[in-house]
Amino acid sequence: MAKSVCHEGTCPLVVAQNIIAGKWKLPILWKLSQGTKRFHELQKQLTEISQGILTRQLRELERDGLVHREVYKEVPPKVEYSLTETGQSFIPVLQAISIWGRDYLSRRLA
Amino acid sequence: MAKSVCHEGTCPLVVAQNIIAGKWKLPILWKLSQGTKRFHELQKQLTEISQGILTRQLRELERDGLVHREVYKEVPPKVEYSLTETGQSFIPVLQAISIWGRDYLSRRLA
DNA sequence: CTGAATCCTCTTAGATACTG
DNA sequence: CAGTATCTAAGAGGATTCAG
Repeated sequence: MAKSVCHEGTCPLVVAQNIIAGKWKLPILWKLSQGTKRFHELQKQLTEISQGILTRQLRELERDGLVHREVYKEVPPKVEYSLTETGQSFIPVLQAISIWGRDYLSRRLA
Repeated sequence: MAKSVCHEGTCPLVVAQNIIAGKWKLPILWKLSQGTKRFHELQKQLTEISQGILTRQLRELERDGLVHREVYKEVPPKVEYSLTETGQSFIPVLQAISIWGRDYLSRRLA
């Protein structure tokens, strides 16, 4: 691992980055790590995200296997989003990033 | 931390993401975690990056305090890049991302 | 309620040519 | 060697409108 070359398409670093690249991917995963949520619930909590973008980023996370989308055939529609097992496995990384960000902020202010 | 709201400008998750958002940021930090490198050395190892982009992303990492730029006033010019203390503190996160990416790949292939 | 379809804007990457 | 300057193309975010 120490000598992995990052210009390959299979570089783990690049693979991971492509998945979390979207502006709202990390916050979405963070919210879902707190439990299953409906579409509108997510949108409320990510106050500044627009509907279209939320839809797209959720679809991408679903395609990448981190998020599960459960559709209830009702009227009005009800859709619930949750983390898959793969999505759950990302939580420690999420925490590592968050902790580093917090340290970074306090460092910058010092 | 558990109830942090990610729409704030001071959300650690968002702060961290803004820093590592560039396409080549992670690979650059990875290479520099292996030791001090000169500009051309980095460019060789990140085989597909163009000169202009490498310059810009290095400048951004420098501005964000992760990378140190040491200029030797010689002819021809010699410039060395290395991680600052803040940059070093990011290495564990880099490893966490890399390990997750590796697991993700093997999971997808299984 | 959830989300598809458009359209618009802004940022980024990438390529190329030039410079101290 | 290590940039700077400029241009182009692609993509992502965002706002709005329409639909099941």
